[in-house]
Amino acid sequence: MEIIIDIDDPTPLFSQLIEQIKNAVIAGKLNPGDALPSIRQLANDLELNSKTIAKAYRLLERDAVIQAKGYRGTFVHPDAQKNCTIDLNEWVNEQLNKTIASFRDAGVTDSEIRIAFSNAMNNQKN
Amino acid sequence: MEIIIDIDDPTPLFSQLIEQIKNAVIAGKLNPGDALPSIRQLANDLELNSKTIAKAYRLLERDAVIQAKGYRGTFVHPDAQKNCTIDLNEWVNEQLNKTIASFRDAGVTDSEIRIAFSNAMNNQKN
DNA sequence: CGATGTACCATCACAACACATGGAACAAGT
DNA sequence: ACTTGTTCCATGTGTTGTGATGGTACATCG
Repeated sequence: MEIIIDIDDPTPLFSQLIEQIKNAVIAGKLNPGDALPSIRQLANDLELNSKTIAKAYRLLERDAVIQAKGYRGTFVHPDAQKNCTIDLNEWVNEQLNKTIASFRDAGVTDSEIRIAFSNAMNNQKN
Repeated sequence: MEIIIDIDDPTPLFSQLIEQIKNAVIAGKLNPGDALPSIRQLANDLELNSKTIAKAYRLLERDAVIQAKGYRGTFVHPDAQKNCTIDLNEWVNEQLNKTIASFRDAGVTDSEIRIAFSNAMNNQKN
């Protein structure tokens, strides 16, 4: 399990991390139950800030690819392989594309769409 | 028909214009067929840039509140009063609220929603 | 020629946000 | 004591989009 982070890649670092871990799971290099390096450990190895690693781990756990078990460390989720192929963002993209297309058909300006979106995001806080 | 623009008001100038014209229509101070000041004329009176006025007029015409008749000038739309009460943005807000709420329920991060939204807006260009 | 709305070129300040960084602290279990 | 993940404080940089400005030009009609 080697992870390579390319600083020159415009892809956000935490995204690169997520990608590589998912790929390792799909390729069978990481199997359910396998222990992952601790956040601080990995941050040290990759010379990244621990917050960046933590962000990647948080998202991976949300997608049920890994499991954080507190003081015991972080492990590959039992259903990791299956959940790796589920792309939550892809679904979000589809939904948004449909919604935005309907707005444009109605003649709504991009500016107006953006403002309404911003309002929706802020008003739903909570 | 007097229009007052408040520079200190955080509300965008073109929005203030739209609001006041719509209100004038609703209040019956502007009736269908009435002529509106020309873009350059109004820009001069309010000491605003003509583009700012043009933007307001463009949106008002899209909502069928006014009608631009080229060299003849701009007039209040026959169905202005009815179309003033139709708030396109309200419908947009409802749609977005529902969509965003479903994303949040699925555990999607605000950041991810914003990025997906940004992508959807840019990728659908044409 | 003058006026209309409209289209294109451009610039600037301002705000919101993403990404990444750093430090400090916490509860939980070994 | 030590390490685990997590959460709070914070800063800085870069990008993106808005609002508003200015200039120039066009076709159309009087």
